[in-house]
Amino acid sequence: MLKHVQVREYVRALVTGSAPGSPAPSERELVHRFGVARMTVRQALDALVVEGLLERIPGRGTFVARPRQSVSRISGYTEDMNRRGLLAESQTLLARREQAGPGVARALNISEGDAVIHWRRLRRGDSTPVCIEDAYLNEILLPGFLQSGMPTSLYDALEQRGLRPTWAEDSITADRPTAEEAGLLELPVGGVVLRQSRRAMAGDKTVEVSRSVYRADRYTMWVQLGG
Amino acid sequence: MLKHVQVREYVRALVTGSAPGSPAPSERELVHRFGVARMTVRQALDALVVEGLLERIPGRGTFVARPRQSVSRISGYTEDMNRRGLLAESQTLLARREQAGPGVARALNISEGDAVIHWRRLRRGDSTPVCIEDAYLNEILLPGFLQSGMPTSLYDALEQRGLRPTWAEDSITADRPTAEEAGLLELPVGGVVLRQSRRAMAGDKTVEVSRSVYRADRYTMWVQLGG
DNA sequence: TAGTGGTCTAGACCACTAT
DNA sequence: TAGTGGTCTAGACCACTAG
Repeated sequence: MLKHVQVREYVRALVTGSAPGSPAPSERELVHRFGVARMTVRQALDALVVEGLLERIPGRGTFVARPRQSVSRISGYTEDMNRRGLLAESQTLLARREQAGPGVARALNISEGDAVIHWRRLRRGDSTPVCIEDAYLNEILLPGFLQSGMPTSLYDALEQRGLRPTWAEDSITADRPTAEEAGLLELPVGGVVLRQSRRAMAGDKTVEVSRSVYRADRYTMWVQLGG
Repeated sequence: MLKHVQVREYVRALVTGSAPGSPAPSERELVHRFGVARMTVRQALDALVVEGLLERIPGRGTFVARPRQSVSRISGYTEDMNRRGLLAESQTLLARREQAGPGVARALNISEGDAVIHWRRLRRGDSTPVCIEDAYLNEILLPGFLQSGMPTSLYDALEQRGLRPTWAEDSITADRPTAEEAGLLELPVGGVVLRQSRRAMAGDKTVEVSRSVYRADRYTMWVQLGG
């Protein structure tokens, strides 16, 4: 294993979970611990600084950075609702193995007919219906997912498998609901909805494709662009 | 001046404008040209790689990266439409100096009553109405803007003044149009719209606050999240 | 004054690419 | 084979911070 990787992962393990502002080992301390040159230690720490895990303060030391609430974290419904101070609840309407149709196959970058997990949920915020979400997951990447008991937060479950999305593209439009959607969302007559399609990737693997329909009177999407 | 900064800026000047894939000077060539150590050159190039300006290919060399069509570029309507292959046209409905109301003042981070430029446009794509946009600009940052003749692209005009937005937050929701909006957008009865509110910053200066209303049947918003 | 990160040197060997 | 970037060494001096 490369030395700078060893040092980097040692430090990462040491500081993950530490409170922001906690000191990381000093460069010279790591030099002695690993018996490497200081440039090697700096290479390791540089990577963690670029990641946003650490920050350096000249003359003081290296510290755990406060997580920059940045674009780089892709949120799912649960996290989104919690950030709004609402309780996220979900009711599974459907969760089964299916064969990918042409659209889902193309979006997931797999072949038509390959196995996908189709998960349809009615999602509530503080007990009132907010959203219907149809998620399609690449089953190859998630063996045993359906059998393992469905989690509340898909993104938490993906994170535990090392597949938390780091990149996503959404397309968003306004529409009127279908009769079924209006029923599930308990929409008043004349209500409108926000439709969101998402393709989410973890590294170079497409893990999720989803279509969500939100009650527009209960949900405003918030998007941050740029650094 | 720090040596690695000298090298970095030399290389930046050399490659900006070069086609993606063009070779940058090799590390050893820069070592000779500047009479510095290779680690110093690597420090300079590392910064440009992190910026996304260069990419390294082991065994081959360092090259101008293809600009990662990234989140970091904030687009306005004109650029957005052009990317869709549509001709962006605008009709100014209103362009005048106003006193900031409480909401606009807070969003622009100025005081109530301060001068703002209010610019209202009907925006077309391939000659059909797509959007009504109300933009409010901080007049302090844009002296003489109203007198200089209104441009087609606000973001181009801001760029020429060194104020192109690098960060923005949008909130997006679905709604039914008002009677005035339906008229301007030539919306059929029962049509729905997408409402977008934007706050855009260039560095630490808030330059634009806008509200846009899009015909949902002619416009789907596309958003890219994460790296 | 002791410790920290920031910068810098002058080499070295490696795996890989292109000719 | 010559050139490239990737990794690594064993030092050095600086400005800054803290006790």
